[in-house]
Amino acid sequence: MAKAPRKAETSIDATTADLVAVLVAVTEGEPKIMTIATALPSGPFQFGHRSLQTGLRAWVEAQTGHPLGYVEQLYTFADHGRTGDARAPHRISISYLGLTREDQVREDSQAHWSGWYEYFPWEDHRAGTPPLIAKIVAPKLRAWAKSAESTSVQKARSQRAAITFGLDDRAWNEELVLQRYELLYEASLIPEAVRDKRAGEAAVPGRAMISDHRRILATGIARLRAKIKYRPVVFELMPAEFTLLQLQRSVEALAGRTVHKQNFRRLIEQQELVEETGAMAAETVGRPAKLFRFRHGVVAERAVAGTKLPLSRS
Amino acid sequence: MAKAPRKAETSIDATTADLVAVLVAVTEGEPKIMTIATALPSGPFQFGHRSLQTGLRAWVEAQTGHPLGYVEQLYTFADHGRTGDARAPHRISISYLGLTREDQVREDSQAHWSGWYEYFPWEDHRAGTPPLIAKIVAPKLRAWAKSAESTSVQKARSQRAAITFGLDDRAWNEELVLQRYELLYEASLIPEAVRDKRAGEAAVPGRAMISDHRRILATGIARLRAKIKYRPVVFELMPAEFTLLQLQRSVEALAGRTVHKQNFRRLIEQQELVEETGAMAAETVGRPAKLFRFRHGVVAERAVAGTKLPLSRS
DNA sequence: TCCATTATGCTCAGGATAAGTATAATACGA
DNA sequence: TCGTATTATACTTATCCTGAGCATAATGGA
Repeated sequence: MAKAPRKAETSIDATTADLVAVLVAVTEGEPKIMTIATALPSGPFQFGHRSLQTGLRAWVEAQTGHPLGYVEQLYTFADHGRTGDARAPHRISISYLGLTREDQVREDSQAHWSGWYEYFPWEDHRAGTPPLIAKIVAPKLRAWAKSAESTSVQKARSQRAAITFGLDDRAWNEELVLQRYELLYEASLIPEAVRDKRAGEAAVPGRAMISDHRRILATGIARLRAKIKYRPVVFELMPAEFTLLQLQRSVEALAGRTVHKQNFRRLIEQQELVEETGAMAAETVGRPAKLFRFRHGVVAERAVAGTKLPLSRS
Repeated sequence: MAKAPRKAETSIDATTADLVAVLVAVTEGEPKIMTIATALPSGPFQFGHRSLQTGLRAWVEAQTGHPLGYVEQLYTFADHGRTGDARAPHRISISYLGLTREDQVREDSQAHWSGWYEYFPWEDHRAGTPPLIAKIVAPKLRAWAKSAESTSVQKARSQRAAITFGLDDRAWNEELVLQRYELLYEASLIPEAVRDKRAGEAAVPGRAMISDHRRILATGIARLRAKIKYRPVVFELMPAEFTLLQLQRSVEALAGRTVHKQNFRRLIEQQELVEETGAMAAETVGRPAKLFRFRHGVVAERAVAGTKLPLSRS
């Protein structure tokens, strides 16, 4: 490695690295995340940990009693501006996305599953655009845009608001979860922004979290919403056997919007990701559905080929 | 944050975090990366740095004299197994992808641009599949697959080799850069694997790098190859004015494969990402081409909508 | 003048996609 | 027992996207 001028006089450049998990499950058509009070499962990366992932697994299992299955890295954040002191050692958060099922949870821990739309009420468009966007978010963002001094900044702000929240007849893009959160933060419309010593009134509903955990959660949701469209990751969240409608409901729960039923089936079937078990679903209203299971053998191929998701236009 | 059992007795869980940059440019149809001897530009994250990105920018500018433009985070690695001692403090590498142009480089630094295919000769398929895949890579991987004890592992290995390298009449997937590197590492066919105390002979050509920098480079190439298909990032690598063929050659250089010319133009034009400057290219063979410039105004919209790339089947 | 070379316009077939129509199978209440 | 609500599943249709190829235009040089 090449030498370079040192930026600080300090000789030890030690930082503390936290491992943070966004642990997701879908139960009865509702997406859930694992929380401990107002925090995500997390803990420091320690000497004893052989790797980042094993460290994360150790912490999550200790705190929630839940063994981690599928895991992928999300993003690494440094806390900027939280502590005003530039001399204080840095704290880094390395975040991960984990996918499981809600069962097999140890009940004696402080860990709980909670619906992720409690933290992001504006993200659930399954029953149409939620009213709070037109009633609260849009007007507040318009006011924020107007409050800029120069006309060009005003324009840029309102364009940004319109794009991220699908205002002015623009299409809603469900993947922009993080952009929407950051916009609300910058506009000081959520508790985290007020807490971090910005002016404002936290006008937009939705549960806040400790430090930057809600930002990390937004990152995880955005990643998952993007990924279900080209990788068969939904199956990590499904039980061993399921009907096609249950699969569809899970996808819709994650994407926060509805899907064309017939086309969804066609897509799933032509991908050859599932096979019939031969059994039928019991205890249903209406005509009983065939049960399917995931074809694990195809994953190796499909992990490469890609999977898509047909979102409705309306 | 919830309490949890400590995994180690040590009370200080300090780690050292390195910032590593994969800095990319494309000059005359060749993709280049910034190197300092056999390393990527890098340096420790220090107290004085306000954020990870500013720290990275400081290091890269100090080491290369090159100001960083577009930057995005890639991945965070921890060195596992390099030092066998589990007690030694961890070293974390937070890697970034940066895009620029080769000009405006300070020439007195030790930093140099080098072609990225020198590090990954098997990744350049612009003139068809490179011969070294059939001559060296494929046979060595087959031998590695056969060397497994159980039949099931043998099958899994050869299937993995076939998928990642497009063997047995499978299609080449240019995005699997990291998977290919990791496969060669596991099969002990490259110098890094031999160095890290595995058996083997490093039979596959290609320049190695310090520590895990070549793995980081593979991560960066893979990310860039995926991203040019749905975000207009190519323009960060182009001069202010360019012909459509120059743009195409840059895309091909990055993707490592050719593109259908007419369809490429159709796609670019219908996306409305560029506009004519009115001038024509000078000093050409054949019919002179129109010069185009990137429409910066569209980025805000397009950053959302997505861009695609028409790869040829052949 | 002919040819090599690059630019650019246009067509066409096949496949994917969104959306709608129609029919089948079940439970339940009047 | 007969509708009716509800869900499952099979087809149809129109449109758009994509890969691929053909044709023509403009330039310089032999």
